[in-house]
Amino acid sequence: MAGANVPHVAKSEETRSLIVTTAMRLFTENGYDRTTMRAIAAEAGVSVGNAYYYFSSKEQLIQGFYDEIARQHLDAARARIDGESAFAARLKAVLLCWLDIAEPYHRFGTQFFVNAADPESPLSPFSDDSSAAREASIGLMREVVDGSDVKLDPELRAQLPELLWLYQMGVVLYWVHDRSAGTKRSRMLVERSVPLIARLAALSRLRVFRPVSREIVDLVQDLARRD
Amino acid sequence: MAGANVPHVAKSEETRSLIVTTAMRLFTENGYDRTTMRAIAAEAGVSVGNAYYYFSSKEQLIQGFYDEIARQHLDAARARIDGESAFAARLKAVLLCWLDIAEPYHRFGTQFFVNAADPESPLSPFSDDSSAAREASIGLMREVVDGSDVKLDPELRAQLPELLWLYQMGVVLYWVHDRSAGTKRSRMLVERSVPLIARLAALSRLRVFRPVSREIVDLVQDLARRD
DNA sequence: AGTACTTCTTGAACACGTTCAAAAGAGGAG
DNA sequence: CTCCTCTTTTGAACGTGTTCAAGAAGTACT
Repeated sequence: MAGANVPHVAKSEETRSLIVTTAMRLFTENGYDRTTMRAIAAEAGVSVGNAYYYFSSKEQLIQGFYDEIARQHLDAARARIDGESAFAARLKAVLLCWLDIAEPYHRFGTQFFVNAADPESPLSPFSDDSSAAREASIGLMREVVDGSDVKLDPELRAQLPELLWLYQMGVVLYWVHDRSAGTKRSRMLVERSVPLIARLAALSRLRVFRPVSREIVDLVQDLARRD
Repeated sequence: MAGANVPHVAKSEETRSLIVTTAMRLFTENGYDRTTMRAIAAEAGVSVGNAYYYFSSKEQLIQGFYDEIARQHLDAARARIDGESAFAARLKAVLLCWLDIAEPYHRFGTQFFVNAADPESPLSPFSDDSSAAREASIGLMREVVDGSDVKLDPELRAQLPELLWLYQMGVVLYWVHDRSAGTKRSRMLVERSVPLIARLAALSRLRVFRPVSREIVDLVQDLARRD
């Protein structure tokens, strides 16, 4: 049995967490590229080989960032949409909330998100490794839809959360390229595109637009198939 | 004055072109990551330092690929849309044409296009360095619109080529992630999304949609501003 | 021809991400 | 304690993209 004063976390977990914490600190201080594995190891007081025992690559250390941002966003966004019933307002709140939380990381964050563009990378939002985080984000969008009083074509309603997640990825893509002060351009994108999205979504109920709406839903569904 | 038998191309240009040709050959043979600068230099019969005299980085050697694909696409696409007057058909032809031409490079091409996702990279389609190629592509889209008999809101017509280019970038993004045999999924995306785009564009003439259409055009215009 | 100046070329050296054989530690069985 | 096994840790070594001081080759002018 475990000794009296020994904490539950194994020594192994301590080392692992020490490394990832140190890495995240150095990343925010100096940027991803300018932070070397040797520096991380030295600062954490371990050998470089030891870092590789826990993390298969430098890139994998970034995952900590993603998880942290995603966690914060989920919590903060839920708090912000609580009590709001308008679809557009809910969607806007969720997206602006993401911009707020990601703001401190924008300077260096772009370097991370570049890796995410690689389809082979486990960090890609479309990869199997990211499926948990992806599902969580889509789930949040489902809350945005279901918690609102918006009237929708039922077929679109089922697919809309995934579509909104894709839309969010588009916003992130723009944000990565955004060089405006305080990323205010990304904010403008959200402020002005959300009403458009909401208006288009509402149109789905009109009989004239059913075919178009259905075709879009079907297309995205077919495109998303993994085989 | 120049010597009698001396060709017009300076020795310098010969070396430069020798290096880029060798690089492109090795890239297609073995892939980008597995081709080292040392191998390129050795195969071209120059020193590794010499390669860096002409190209500031390994990444910059990729530019040759882009230029080559863009050039081929421009020629082939113009030939394909000649005589066709339907907007949707013209747009579809241009995009499918790109997929055809890019097909041989898909296997390794993804590695290139990942670098393009970096906003800092001169290879980014949005960068100043790429503005010439970008303008050419947008110009092609302008031919697609102007050479067709589509009826459009004049304000949309002015902006449509740029919007279509963005749409094309989206197709490329999907293509990069496309793992289906013969990238037939990307073809499906084009086949089915082009009619939707055409239908939406045509709607811009209806009075009811003017506000929405105008708002979209204005938004994209504002988002594209560089400052 | 000689001299000054620019362009081109070289290869050793550097810093980095990553690997790996080997050592050290931890924990139990006899 | 001794032996064995599994986990953890080490740091030298490898291959890579990139740099740079030095020299070679070319050019222009006197």
